[in-house]
Formats: sequence, C-alpha cells, structure tokens
Amino acid sequence: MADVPGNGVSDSAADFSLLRRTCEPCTLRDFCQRAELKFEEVRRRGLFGRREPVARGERLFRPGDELKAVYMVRSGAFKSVAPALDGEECLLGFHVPGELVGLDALGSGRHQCEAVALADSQICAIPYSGLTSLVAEAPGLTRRLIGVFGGGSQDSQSHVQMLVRRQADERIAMFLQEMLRRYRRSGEPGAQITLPMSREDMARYLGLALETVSRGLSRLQDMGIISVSGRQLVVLDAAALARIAADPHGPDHDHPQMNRRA
Amino acid sequence: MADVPGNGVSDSAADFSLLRRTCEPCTLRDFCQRAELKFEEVRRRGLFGRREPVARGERLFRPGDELKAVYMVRSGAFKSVAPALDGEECLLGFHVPGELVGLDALGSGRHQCEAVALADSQICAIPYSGLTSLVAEAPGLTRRLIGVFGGGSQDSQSHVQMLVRRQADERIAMFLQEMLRRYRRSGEPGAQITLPMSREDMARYLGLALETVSRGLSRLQDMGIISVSGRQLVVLDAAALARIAADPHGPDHDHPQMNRRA
DNA sequence: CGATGTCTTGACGCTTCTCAACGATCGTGG
DNA sequence: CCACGATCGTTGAGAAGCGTCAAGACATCG
Repeated sequence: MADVPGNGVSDSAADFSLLRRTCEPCTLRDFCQRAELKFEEVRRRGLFGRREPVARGERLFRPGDELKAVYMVRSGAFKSVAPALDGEECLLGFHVPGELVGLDALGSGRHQCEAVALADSQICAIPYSGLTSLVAEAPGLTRRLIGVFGGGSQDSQSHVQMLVRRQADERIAMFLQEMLRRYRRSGEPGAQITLPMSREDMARYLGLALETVSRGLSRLQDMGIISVSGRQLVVLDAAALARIAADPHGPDHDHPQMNRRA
Repeated sequence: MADVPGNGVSDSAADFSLLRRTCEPCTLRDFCQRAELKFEEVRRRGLFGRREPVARGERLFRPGDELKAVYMVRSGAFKSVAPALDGEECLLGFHVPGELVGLDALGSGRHQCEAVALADSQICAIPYSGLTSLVAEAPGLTRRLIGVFGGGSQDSQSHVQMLVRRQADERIAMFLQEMLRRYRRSGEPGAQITLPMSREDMARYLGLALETVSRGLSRLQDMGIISVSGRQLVVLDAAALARIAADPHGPDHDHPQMNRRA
C-alpha cells in the first residue's frame, strides 16, 4: 500500500484516507484494497509502505541484481535501460507515477536491466517475498497478481508496435500520445505535461537519432499540432496527432487546423 | 504435462516415460515434475494433457477472445500477430516446440493478438483456471508460475533490442542466432534448422521490408557465413554470425573466415 | 563570466523502402 | 505428362527517409 512513516503506528483511519488519495493511480490498488482487511498484518511485515526518496540519477537496481522488490513510482519518473551487447545501451521503457518498476526480473529472478531515476522521485518498495507469501495466503489474488505482472509484457509489445515499420513522425506522435495517456491515468489533468526524459532518451526509446526526434517535434510544432519548449509539451490538436500516429502518409498533414480560417 | 489420449486411463508408468521424453524442452517442465506427485488428480482435472492437432493456418485464438488456456507447442510452430491500428498487422513473436503461446492475455484476461499455426502442429492446451487453482493448492509453485509468465516480457524485450537502432544485417544475424538457439533448446541438434516462417513474416518481425531480408540472407550466404535455400538454413560460421549480430560496422566483414590464413 | 549540458538546425551520404521484373517451387487440372 | 496458375523468393534500379557530421542557440551552474 503506502506511506507508513517510520515513526510508529498511530492513526490507521487517517493513514487510509491518505493512502486512498496517493495510491489512486497505483497499478497494485486492487491488491491494496483486498489487503486492507488485514492491514495491520500487512504493515507488520513491511509488505507495502516503505516509502523512499530517490535522487535523480540514482539506480534502483542494476543488471544481474537479485530480484528483491518491485517498485511503485509515487512521484518523479524512471527509465529502464538494458546494457546492449555492443556497449550501446537500449532504452526499454519509462515509468511514470502509478506504474511499476522492476518487472523485468520476474522471469529469471535477476534484473536484466537497470532502473534510473529521471528526476528526484519517491517510490514504494514492495518486497517480492512478501508479495508471493501474501498470495499464498490469499489465493484469490493469484490471478490479479499474474495480471499485473503480465502488464509488463503488454508494455513491451506496444513498444514493439511503435518501432516496427513506422517512420519517425509516426513514432514520435505515438509516443506523445502514450505519454499523455499515461500521465492522465496518473491524475495529470489536461493536454499539457512535462516530459521527464531528454531528447536522447526519447530517441533511444524510439530507435531514432536524437536529431530526428528534435526535427520531428519541431515539425509537429510548425504544423500547429503541439507546442514544445524544452520538456514542456502542450497538445493543441489531439485529433491531428492521432491521425499522424495512425498514418503519416495519409491525406494532408499540412497545418490541418492552422488554415481553419483559410 | 502431456499426452493423455482420450481413450481411457491405463498405464500410468508408460505414460510418464513418454511424457518425460516429449516434454523435455517444455517451459512448464518444473511444473509437471512437481505435479507428478498427484498425477491422477491433475489428469482428472484435465489440467495438462489435452493434446490437440492444429492445421497450418488455423488460429488458437483471436484478438478479444477471453483467456481460457495457454498453449505449449509440441511440434510445428506458431506466430503471434497483433492487428495494428492502421490495418497493417504487426508480428510480435514466433513460438517453436517447448514454448508457450497465449501469454499476451495474462494482463487483461483477453487476448491482444492472434496465434496462427505456421505449419501443421500439435499443442498442449493448458486451462488457465486449472493452472491458477493448482497454484492455490501448492503455493510453492507461485514463483515458478510467475517466472514462466514473466518470460513473455523477456521475449518482447529482446525483440525490442533487435529493432532499436540496428541495421538490417545486424537484425537478421541476431534473428538467425536466436532461432538457432531456440531450436537447440527444443532438442534440435546442430547448426541446421528449417525456418518455419516466410520471408514476409521474418520481415515484419524484424521491422524490415521483405526484400531487405532476402538481400540480407543472400549477403550472409555470399560471405560464406550461412547457407540458405528457401527455408533450409545452415550456419557455417557461428562466430562470424555473432560478430555481425554484435556490430556490423566493425572490422572486416568481408569473408572473415575465407581469408583466415591471410 | 566561461563552461558544460541540452536542444535545434543545416548539409550530405548511405541504408533501406518502393516499385518492378524475373525465377523457383508446388499443386491442380486438362 | 505437361501446362498452368499461384505462392514464394530473388534481384535490380531509383527515390527518399534518416543517420551522421557539424555548427550554433539556449539555459544552467560553478
């Protein structure tokens, strides 16, 4: 669950109220709701609740590390980076508030990639042993847990779909759409977000050169579809963005809404 | 486990002997070994053992289908295909004997893609409900199950690494290496396999045009690294193949082993 | 204020896609 | 038995998208 300050255990009711708010977007929320029934037990084990600050650039784990916990992002953002064979690193994913980090280790029991904080962040560390033993006592959670863990493979598959046979503008548009959707899911309101990653990270995630990403963003801006200033992003015409994400060769992408008065 | 013919239940010992051989490469083998202890129970539930033939071109499931079972490939091969947004389909993976099909549905409970038989095949259909209820009774299997299911995300991630910022020859070399490794794992002996998929499927999996794949294979053959004739593949120089997979721009790729005395 | 990191923009060349024709293989039917 | 079409694979030529190299703009920080 969340947010059990080190300082003793006092007002459970107040705790819950806080938890409900802060954990709203959490992927493990279902878990928490069911676990509430025996909250004291859960807390005693330290199952959920080890809230920890992580400074920008810090790593939660490195390749080869044993799987000890999975992490829920409470604030900030992380990237998962795999050391590629030829030295060049491969960016496998981003993790925004409400999402889980560390699922890559579930197969082998050891982490395949490293998780780096893109900004000062806060996490919940969820001990793997506690998670599995909780399941052992409440088998009804088995499917739910498998479901949550299976989500990791969903993410990778949608990543693949971004990469395969799509050209630069298409990938970039898809990426912006996805980031917007994910931030919305975590409670961010409108069509405006602050991208947590550098152009270089975006490029490596999208399988493009950094310059190509920069050019693509500029082009989208020239078309009046988005407004970018550094990492500040505003989507002005979500429909046009979706159109480019779906098919960049389609009918006119020349300033669809700039000539709405023309 | 496997191979419980519909015709009654007779010689358990003989069954096991057969099972051991045929299930050798199966990803769920650990499961079977532990489940053996109560084989009759497992069999009674039909948990493992629904061996079924599948004709080339048939589908095990379609996008949107409810997750009812996962499938272990016993012979033949399958591909997982996701219907992309713009009509063009996206090839997410291949499945050779010993591997599981259908893990894409674990997250949502519904299949995201379809599984198509690339050749006449045989499978074990493993009911999902039976799997989870078995775990409920033997919590020790929880981690193992999660591990197996987590493997699906591993596959996607290595797929991503094939696609990101690698050029055609590099991707093709990596792909051949991987297919060889996977067939070896399933018991195929040497450096010679029959590729189960068409050039077009390879191309869509690798994010390339089919002509590029064909050209790449020809180039590798001209270099004396492989020998391809249709879907028959022989790897003549595994070291050179690995070198290209790791770095195609590296030192001489001109017939590295033809001038090994130079 | 210079130094550093990050982002943008330009020019050029190469890889790969597209379009196209051709060859091989296989199953079908006359 | 051979002709035929269909499917699949190979090869070529041209165009274009994108990577690479390079220079410059902008912001942050010591």
